[in-house]
Amino acid sequence: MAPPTETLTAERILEATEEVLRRHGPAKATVVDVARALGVSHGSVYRHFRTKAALREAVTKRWLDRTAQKLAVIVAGDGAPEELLRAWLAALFEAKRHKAGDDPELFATYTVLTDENGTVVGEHIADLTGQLTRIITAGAGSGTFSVSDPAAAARAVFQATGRFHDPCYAREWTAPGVDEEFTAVVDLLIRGLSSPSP
Amino acid sequence: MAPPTETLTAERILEATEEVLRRHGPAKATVVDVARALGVSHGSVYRHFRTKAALREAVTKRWLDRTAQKLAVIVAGDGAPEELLRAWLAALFEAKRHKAGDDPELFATYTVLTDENGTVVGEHIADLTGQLTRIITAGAGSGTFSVSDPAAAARAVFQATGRFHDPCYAREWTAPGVDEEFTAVVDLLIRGLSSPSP
DNA sequence: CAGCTGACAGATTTCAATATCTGTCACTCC
DNA sequence: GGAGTGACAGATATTGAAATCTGTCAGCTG
Repeated sequence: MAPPTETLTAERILEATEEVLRRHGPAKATVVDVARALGVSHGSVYRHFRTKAALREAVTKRWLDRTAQKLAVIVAGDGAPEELLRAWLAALFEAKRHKAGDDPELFATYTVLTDENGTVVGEHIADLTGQLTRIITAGAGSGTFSVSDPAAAARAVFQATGRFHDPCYAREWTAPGVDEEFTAVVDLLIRGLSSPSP
Repeated sequence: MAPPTETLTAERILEATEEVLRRHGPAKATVVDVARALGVSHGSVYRHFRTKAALREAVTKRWLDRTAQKLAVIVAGDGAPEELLRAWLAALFEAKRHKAGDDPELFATYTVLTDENGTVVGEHIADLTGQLTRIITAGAGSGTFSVSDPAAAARAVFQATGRFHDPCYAREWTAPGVDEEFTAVVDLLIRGLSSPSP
């Protein structure tokens, strides 16, 4: 396995844990397995993570953060707010769909992990709606969107598009016609954001 | 139990099955239990339902149909399309939320049943989006809504409100602020439906 | 001394034997 | 004669004993 000569760092443990999860799945991945993969005793792992739950939580956070970082690039882009919003939602959908379709077992593994780590997921969602808020605020500033509360609008948009990013819908992402459905929902939402206030 | 003098009918079996499911939950409800509750041998149950799966499917269909029937009353109402749509979505949310909050175990039971009966659920969703389509078509006719494809718009509205009727979100229906979230999403969708086509 | 080890207690999981259930069918009994 | 029965084979679920895992900590080691 990995050279035990290197110092044991939290980072290395997280990498080994991802590998063990990939190999054994969420139900059978033990911290003994992680320790074995690193060539150390399991007591050493507990020196860096208080509990198995904390270790799994850290792995979950890493995974979610990677997605959030990719999307942040789009927010920083310099297109029209409407196109930015479209691109952001499409990228979120595409990222999730790709992960789910590419390696269904690994995706199922992370679905289990997110289910048991509500707090981390909550922070991740707050992060994503924060990104959306920035896009919508920009659109409100330029007059493209007419919304009084960009943060509330961002939450509404995020929730309304749940079908295209929430793991509980993963099995429907390969059905024929999802792309049309996605476009229909996004079009409807953007028309709603753009229409002059009642 | 029920008087065994009455003739054994599919209807009576379905009622007994609902009772057994309520008592034992989806995992431990057996057709032997159902037969016992009716005072007959389990062979008799198989005379009316080919398999246990078919029995559970029939129970699921009954349950979903009851909700659909309640909502159909709203579609037949004579308010403004916009208000009809609001009322319909609110009634759907309220019905689901009430069931989930009132008797969480029974709701969990039916969640399991719907998970294993994709076909029946698909038909139920087709039924509901059909109802939505009628409301939206009425709105398109009266000029309240400007949509070119009412059926597609209905599907989009149904999917965009999934957070407020899909069982996978049930645990979030008691969180503070859901009502505001519901209103925000519905308002956004109605603005989208109402805005003049781009 | 700082990081690591490995034995340990209690909790959890596995596994195989045992019990129960599903679905069938030749039969009974109005 | 047609609704209902109950014994049966194969599939599935339950159970409890044995194995493994989690989390701790006194002590080793470099």
